Amino acid sequence: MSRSPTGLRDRLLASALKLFVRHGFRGTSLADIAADVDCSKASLLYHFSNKEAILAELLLPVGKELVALDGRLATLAGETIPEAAVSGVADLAVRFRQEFKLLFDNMSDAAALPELRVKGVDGIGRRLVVAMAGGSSEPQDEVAALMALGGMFVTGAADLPLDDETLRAALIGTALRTIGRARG
Amino acid sequence: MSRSPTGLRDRLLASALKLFVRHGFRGTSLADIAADVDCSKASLLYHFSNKEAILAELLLPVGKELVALDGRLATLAGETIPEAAVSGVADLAVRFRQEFKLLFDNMSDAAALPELRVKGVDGIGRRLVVAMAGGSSEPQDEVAALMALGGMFVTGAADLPLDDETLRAALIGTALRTIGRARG
Amino acid sequence: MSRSPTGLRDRLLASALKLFVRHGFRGTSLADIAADVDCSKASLLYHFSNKEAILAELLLPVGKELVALDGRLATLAGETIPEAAVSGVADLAVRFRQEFKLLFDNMSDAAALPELRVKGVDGIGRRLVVAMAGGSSEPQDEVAALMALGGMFVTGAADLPLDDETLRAALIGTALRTIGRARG
Amino acid sequence: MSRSPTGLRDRLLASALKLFVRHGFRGTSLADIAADVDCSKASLLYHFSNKEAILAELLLPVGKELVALDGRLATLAGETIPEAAVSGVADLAVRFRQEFKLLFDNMSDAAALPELRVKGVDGIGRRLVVAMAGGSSEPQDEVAALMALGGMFVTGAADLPLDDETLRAALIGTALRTIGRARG
DNA sequence: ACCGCCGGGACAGCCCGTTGGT
DNA sequence: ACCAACGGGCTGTCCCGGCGGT
Repeated sequence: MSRSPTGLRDRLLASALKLFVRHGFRGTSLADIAADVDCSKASLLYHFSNKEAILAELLLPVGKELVALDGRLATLAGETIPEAAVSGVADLAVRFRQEFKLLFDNMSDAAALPELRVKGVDGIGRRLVVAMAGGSSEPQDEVAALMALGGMFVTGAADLPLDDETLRAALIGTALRTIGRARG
Repeated sequence: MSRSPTGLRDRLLASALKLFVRHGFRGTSLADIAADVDCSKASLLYHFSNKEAILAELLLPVGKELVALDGRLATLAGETIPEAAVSGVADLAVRFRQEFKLLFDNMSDAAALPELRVKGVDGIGRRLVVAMAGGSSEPQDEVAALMALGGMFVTGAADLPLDDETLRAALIGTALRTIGRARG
Repeated sequence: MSRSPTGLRDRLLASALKLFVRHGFRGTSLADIAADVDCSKASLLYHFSNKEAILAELLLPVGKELVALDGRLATLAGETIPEAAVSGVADLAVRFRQEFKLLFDNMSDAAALPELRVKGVDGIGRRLVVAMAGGSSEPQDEVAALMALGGMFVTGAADLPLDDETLRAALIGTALRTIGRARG
Repeated sequence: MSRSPTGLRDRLLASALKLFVRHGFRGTSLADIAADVDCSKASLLYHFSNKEAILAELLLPVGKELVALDGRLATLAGETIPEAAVSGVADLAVRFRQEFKLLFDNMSDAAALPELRVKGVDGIGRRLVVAMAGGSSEPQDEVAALMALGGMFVTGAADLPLDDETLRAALIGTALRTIGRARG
């Protein structure tokens, strides 16, 4: 993918993810990352023009998937939307556990990234809540939708010792119950 | 309570809460706070020996309540624990919306506060999850409990335009559904 | 004037002027200045928010005088303008020798200062040339005016070992000869 | 001359001259130059071992001519020296307009170049002033000579929209007037 | 002849906290 | 109770240059 001959770039990315998750974006300095992969700060900045660029590169994949999900939901019929939203988010929460934690712990910094703004990430959170609420604007329904979404976020980010399938199933089952659409 | 003749101390606290919530603990400098209340940085540090001391003072009330809740749950009979945990957390989430957001957005910084460590805050999150899961260690139940807890946290922190009673009721109703204990 | 209790601010200004003149604005680091007055870089930045702010403060007096001269020239009758322009510039070149050198050696940096842009410094050089050329747009006259102006600038900046009166007289006499308006 | 097969070397020189004149020597980075000619910084440093080496190569031609002029003046009879000096400098000012600007705006950096020190450039400025002053050490004469020299420098560097002949004539005529040796 | 990658060393600016004085 | 002034330390970024490969 983004392999450099020495692999330094990828190692930097991995280290940054680890440290950002552990100490937060603000709490991690470029020197920390450089020290962790044992290279100079200058080398780091050769591969990433900015500190923000690192965060952006780490978050871009999730951002893309979120946008894709948002787009898919817009094409669906009303009745099927909440279930689709739940399973879509659950899927991402499972596949991008670390990125979810990163995103969650550094919302404000992430929101300021121009690279992510470009994509249509802006109102996605709000739209996902609406989707899960089935279009209802009743307080109970909105709260339920927000709790389902937030719950999946938090649980995905919690880094539980569960395999993907188990977590995914539990996430979906619980979220559907939360929004009052439990199966069968 | 902590009233000073000029009320500066309280204004500093209010401003700090506002700015910490808006830009994060790390993202807010002492100078920012001092400028916001239009006093000198030195005056700020006259009232609070540390930057951390401000955060601690802001978080102390919630911490106390959390510990109290934790203690109460320990005295209850098995069957009634989940409901009690849910309503207890919901109550706090409603009363301390801003503090919840503050706590949530600055977990790592808050966790490092010695003032909070003193209290038995340590394993509270874990114990709350166990309480809501009704003691079960099945993946589905733990996930459900975590989602209920996380959902309430996030929703409380979301600063929804709902009055206390409505929010509290919606939180409790939804959380009980989430952990499969919906009434009637 | 801008005296601080310890006089540090003024000493910083003096040191900056000295070092800027000696090594240029770019060639002088904040650390250099701080070391020269034996204080910390942080203390320096307490008094001047920017490196540019130092340059601006150093250049502001000359800028003001230049603007004032420009304004005065605009009110004069055509015939007397060249002489007035010459003696006005000569006067400034004598009084602000160091500042002239500073300005001259760091034109591009000085031109970028927003603090100076505010004043109407923009087209002053051009207008002074026009004034000295007596309004003529003949190549010879414009070249002569530019040479007179540039010559006074350079000579003022050269830090010759001459007392103010001698220098001023020589400057004016020569410049008038340069633009073909020698007395008597 | 210094043609490389691809001509890269010459393009680098041209770009460096342009950028140095525009943003100054210090204000132009090797990366800027490399980007401007669309090649890598490493390639740049293949052709010029140093950043200083670029400046030196740019200034060498003028330096040589200045030395040559200096040498010629030393062989002349007293009376004819001032006129010869004036016309010599005017000639260079016209032919090397950009280089004069470069030299003028980056005096201190240029003065530090060992490549130029080798030639006898050292006291040239001083000797030219003496030459134009006709050997007199009267303040008025020295000031006049310095103004003539400085004026020609500045005017040459000003990049006026005049053809070589016109500029040269105007420069010489004015400078002679400045030093009180107007013809006829 | 040309370039990818990398490091050592600055540099400007910020931030927390102290000290002495009122 | 309040503040002007100051310092130590660190952060993000830049910049010059060199090494190894092609």
